[in-house]
Amino acid sequence: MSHTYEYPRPALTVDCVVFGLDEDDLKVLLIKRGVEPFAGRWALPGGFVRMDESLDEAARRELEEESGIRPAHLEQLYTFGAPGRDPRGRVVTVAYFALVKLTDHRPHAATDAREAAWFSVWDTPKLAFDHAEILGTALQRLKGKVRYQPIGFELLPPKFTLTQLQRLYEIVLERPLDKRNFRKKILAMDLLEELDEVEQDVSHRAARLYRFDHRKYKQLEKAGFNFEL
Amino acid sequence: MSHTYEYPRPALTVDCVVFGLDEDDLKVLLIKRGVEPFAGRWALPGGFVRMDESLDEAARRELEEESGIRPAHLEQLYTFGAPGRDPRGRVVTVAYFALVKLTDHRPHAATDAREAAWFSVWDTPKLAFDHAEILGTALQRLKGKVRYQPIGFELLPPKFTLTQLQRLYEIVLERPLDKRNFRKKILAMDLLEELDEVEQDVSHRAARLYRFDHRKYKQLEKAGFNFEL
DNA sequence: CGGCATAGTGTCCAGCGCACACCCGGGTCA
DNA sequence: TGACCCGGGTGTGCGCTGGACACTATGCCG
Repeated sequence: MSHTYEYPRPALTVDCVVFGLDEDDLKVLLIKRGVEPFAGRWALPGGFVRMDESLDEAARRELEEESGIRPAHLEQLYTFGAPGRDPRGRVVTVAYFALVKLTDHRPHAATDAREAAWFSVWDTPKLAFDHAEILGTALQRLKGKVRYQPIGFELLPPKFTLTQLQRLYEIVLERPLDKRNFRKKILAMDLLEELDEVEQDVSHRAARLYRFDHRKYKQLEKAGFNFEL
Repeated sequence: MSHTYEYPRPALTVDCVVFGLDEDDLKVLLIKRGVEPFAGRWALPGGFVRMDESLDEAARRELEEESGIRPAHLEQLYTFGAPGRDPRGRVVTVAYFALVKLTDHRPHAATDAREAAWFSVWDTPKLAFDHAEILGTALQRLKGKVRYQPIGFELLPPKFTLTQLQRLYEIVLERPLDKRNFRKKILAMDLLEELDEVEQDVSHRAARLYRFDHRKYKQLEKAGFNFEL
């Protein structure tokens, strides 16, 4: 059966859907393609998997090469392999899903020559390949996952106010939440560390800052605790 | 950049984790390998992706070739691509997750020469490659998914009793459920069609048979209804 | 006809989700 | 310096749901 290995092989790539949160908008990172096919179109960052690296490593490497970003949260999303999804030939792509603190990655130019920019996920330009479908899948995953796993914090700066946190959920879930209920619930989980600091430079009463306690979460998780909304 | 396509490529396979339900046990379909590596070991059914077929098609084709099974439910699970997971070289596999009615696929021999058999998921032989890890991932997915999507029915015959249904959930979730609460909840969803039939050939009071109403579920789903345990 | 094995059925209580409105504190500006 | 403007921060009540819990019904068998 080792002759099976002589079969022609699809090319294998990784593509990353990187989400960031900007005030009142969920953003996705896109790269402007310089070459055909789809030269000039925006696309998800990604590239070919090397023979000696794992898929996760490939995703991290490509992302860093194309944007300088090293995401705090990265997970595999789905693998897209329809014949014809790449006009050059058979290319299968393993899509990844990443969350970053936008404050750490201000709209700076890419490290290599390509152009990188953040777009509102609700209003992207026309994307190359099947990347619009991949983005859609990633959005669904984010919406589903944010409610039962505390990954939303990866989108906020380390210190944040409860209002920021609530807005995050409202943006991702696309529906308003009740302030008092939200605060009650999130504080009841006892996963936030209340800091002796308040936000600065606001022209109204300053809100208290909190920090997510990863350690405590891991403990509670082991004890069978379930994060929810 | 089209020279990128000259890069060496990993080989690409699909592997299927096929679950079936047998009285009081959750089973998984395994195939005995005839050739090296891992000759004589049990493994998940699977094989190489062809250049002209989608990943889903590849999974269905391999599964039918190796076991004759055409699963009612098939979905992509996860893609495993650690270098070294296959001793012959770089092989990336897209794992799939399938549910079948075991009654339709009694422990018959495979259609081609290989040996196929059902094993209890809690007690499998040592598996080839990283297939134990894949199976573990599939089990987790099944456990998670069965609670908020009505896929469990794919494991039962078309007509079933409420007790059978309850046992299914108890087996998958690995915990006992209360009979009255279970019946109350599942019937309240109004997704089961109560038939004018009862089970046959039992030496005690016969239980009423039900059928899952796929049509009604799709309607309710569109209307924003959420199945939940 | 008695016994046995499983089918089938209803209530109560506690905890949670959710709707809902007002005072507080700090900064700004006239 | 005081009035106002802006978001920050807080508690209650109700209805529904999840979960604990035990007995009668039915059909077969010996």
